[in-house]
Amino acid sequence: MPKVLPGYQQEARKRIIVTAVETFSEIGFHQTTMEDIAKRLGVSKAAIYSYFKNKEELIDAIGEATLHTLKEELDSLFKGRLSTDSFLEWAMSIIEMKIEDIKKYSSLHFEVLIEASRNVSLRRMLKENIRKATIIVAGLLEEEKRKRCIRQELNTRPLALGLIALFFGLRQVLLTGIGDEEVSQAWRELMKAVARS
Amino acid sequence: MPKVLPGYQQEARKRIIVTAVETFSEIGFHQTTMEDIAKRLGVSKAAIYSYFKNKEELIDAIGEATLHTLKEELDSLFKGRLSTDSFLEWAMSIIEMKIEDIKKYSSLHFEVLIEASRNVSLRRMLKENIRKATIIVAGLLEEEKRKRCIRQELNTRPLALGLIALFFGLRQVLLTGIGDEEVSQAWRELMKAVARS
Amino acid sequence: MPKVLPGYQQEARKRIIVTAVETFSEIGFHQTTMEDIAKRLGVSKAAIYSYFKNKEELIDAIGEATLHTLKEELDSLFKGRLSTDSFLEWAMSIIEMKIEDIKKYSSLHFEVLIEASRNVSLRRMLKENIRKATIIVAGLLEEEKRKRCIRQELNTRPLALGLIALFFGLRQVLLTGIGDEEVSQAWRELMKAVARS
Amino acid sequence: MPKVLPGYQQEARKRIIVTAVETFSEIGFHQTTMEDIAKRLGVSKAAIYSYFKNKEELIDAIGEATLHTLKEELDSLFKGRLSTDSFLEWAMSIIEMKIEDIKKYSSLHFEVLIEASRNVSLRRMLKENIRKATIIVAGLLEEEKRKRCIRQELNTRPLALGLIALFFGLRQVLLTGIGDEEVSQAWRELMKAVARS
DNA sequence: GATGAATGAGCCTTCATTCAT
DNA sequence: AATGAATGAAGGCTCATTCAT
Repeated sequence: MPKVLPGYQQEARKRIIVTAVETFSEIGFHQTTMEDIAKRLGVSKAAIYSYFKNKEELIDAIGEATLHTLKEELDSLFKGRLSTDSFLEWAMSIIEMKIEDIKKYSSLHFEVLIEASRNVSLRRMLKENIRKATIIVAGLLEEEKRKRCIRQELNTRPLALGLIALFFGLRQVLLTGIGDEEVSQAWRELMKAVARS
Repeated sequence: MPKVLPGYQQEARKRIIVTAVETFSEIGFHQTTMEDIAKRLGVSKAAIYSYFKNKEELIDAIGEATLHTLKEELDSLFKGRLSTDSFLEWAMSIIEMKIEDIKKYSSLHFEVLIEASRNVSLRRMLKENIRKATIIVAGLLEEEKRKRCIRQELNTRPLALGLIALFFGLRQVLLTGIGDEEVSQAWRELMKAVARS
Repeated sequence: MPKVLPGYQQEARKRIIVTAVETFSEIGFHQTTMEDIAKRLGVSKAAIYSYFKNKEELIDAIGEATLHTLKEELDSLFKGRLSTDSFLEWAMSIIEMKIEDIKKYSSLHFEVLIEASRNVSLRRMLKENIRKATIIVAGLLEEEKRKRCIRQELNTRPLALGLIALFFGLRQVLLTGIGDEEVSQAWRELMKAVARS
Repeated sequence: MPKVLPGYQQEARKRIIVTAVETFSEIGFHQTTMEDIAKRLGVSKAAIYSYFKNKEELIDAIGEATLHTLKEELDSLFKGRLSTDSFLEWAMSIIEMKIEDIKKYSSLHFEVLIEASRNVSLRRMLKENIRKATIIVAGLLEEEKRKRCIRQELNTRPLALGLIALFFGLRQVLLTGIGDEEVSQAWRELMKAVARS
């Protein structure tokens, strides 16, 4: 007796997730009340329970959604280089583009990280995402290496992981309130190190 | 007997903090009950309240303690180089030494980070710690630069912040279960990049 | 079903207030547990919290309700005189009519009084009620004065306040267990004093 | 092995009672903590327990002490008349003398009243005090009556109770913040009524 | 499908009271 | 005789969750 198409279900889930992401991001996973989310959605608490069995399932879904976003973020790391850019210009365009997004959902990123530290499936997903992203980034770096834009002696696979880690770490630095400019320069300096002089 | 014997009071506070750190680390700040801590300490809940006004104050104290530890961790980055080591050997010895410590209370660090994202005084403290550490690390790098162990074109100050961020990021990567070896290599590769070929 | 049906909400609030009045009256404001009230109502503690933000708000509501009752009590002082009654007969009919009511929730009145002594808004309300009642009673007395039923040299306004105070005081006396008869006679004697010989 | 004379014990009890009266008066019986009292006394909580078995016993003692004071207050009603004063002058001197004291411990009076409503022995004591005071006041009024200062048709015994009730009631009026002047005048008007024109 | 209402379980916090020293 | 320290027993309040309608 499904009155609505599964499409609607999915649509509703998404709307809930979007709102939940906002709320969780502002207040934190465990300080956010189901009521908080419901109010912001303009529906009753019970309504949310039609789409998510319980708060944990909602958190998991948010975790997955966040990891999905993270994955895309990482994939896009170093993507879209124009042939005219130098390696460094390219690298800088990335950080400058991302910096606002990063700040926006920064705390959520760490909430998910903590959640992952206590939730195997989330942790596995996070690990897998990093792995896949590492491979993609490594591929891009390999290309740069071939084009002699980066130092020849560097192994692209661990380097890729290193850059991803750096990206994560800058997020942490941004969270403390250290300015965008400083953060950009930190990124630049390491990119300069990576780049072929 | 101890009228104004801050010794005992301090001792008790410390014991509470140690136990709380363990518990918070395993369960998380907001999932941990005062009772959880009390039980593990073998005292009543009320006892804790004679040393800390409320849960928040306890969390803050732990936040500060953790940040203190973080500060020391960062300060020790690159310290203690033997004259015989190459820059790279030195850098690797650091990461290998730290990696176990890092994994130990890793999730607590992130809990504190999130706490800091919503607690001005904690956030300010974190920021200050990073700043100070940046200066110290920059100084060490400056020395290396003078000794021509690292690339001449690199600015040590932003580079220092970059390495600190990298350190932070590797902590995040470690949390996912990615192996020590891979993490070490990621660090190495970026150090190689920094080092003068 | 009741979306914005204040009817139900109001009804529920009232039922809670009625039960709370009983309970507070027997046990006292600060000795009564939210659970005490909930049990007597046959609902959960949490249910009460959807109608009253916290215990204080419930107490305030009861304070206001009690003051409202008090106001009516005072207003009715000396009301409804039949033309055939003498002033004294009239005065006595009042006290005899009220005496049972007075005893019923007597201790609650004093609880509210104490609450008022530490709660500005409640105190102001109490004061206002007394003022208004004084004016009404003074008006009635003025009428009696014109009809030469009470002593001509008496100023009705302060006299009204005096009689109200007397009424209050007799409530206190009744609380001690001193008999109705004695209390009635005390009232009579002062009324005799007021009445024109 | 009594190190101190019983005199000391009594002395200490008294000091505790005095401080407790102050504290209870400001904060109320059930909101006042043993710690509140101890702090104000400058001793430890445990010290109070050497003199009073528990809080209830302390409250009872305060109740008794308050009733004792009340008794004296009532006894002094109409006492000390100089032969030159008129009855009314005399009555007014009383209220003016008492008004400050009344306001000071007004809320305590009502706390004791409520306590009495739930504590047989306190209630009995209160009742007895009022009875005795009634007799004394009645005696004084009888004297006035003989001197033709008050209306001949008044029965002094119930009149005495009425005046005591009035006194109680004015205390309640004062508690609401109604001014001293108004209260004095209310008292005067009823005294005028009692006095022989 | 959605909601208003209710609830059980649990958490933080307080406080009268005890007791070893 | 006094106290610092500790605690058991609440009590207020919150919140994820359920369910009749």
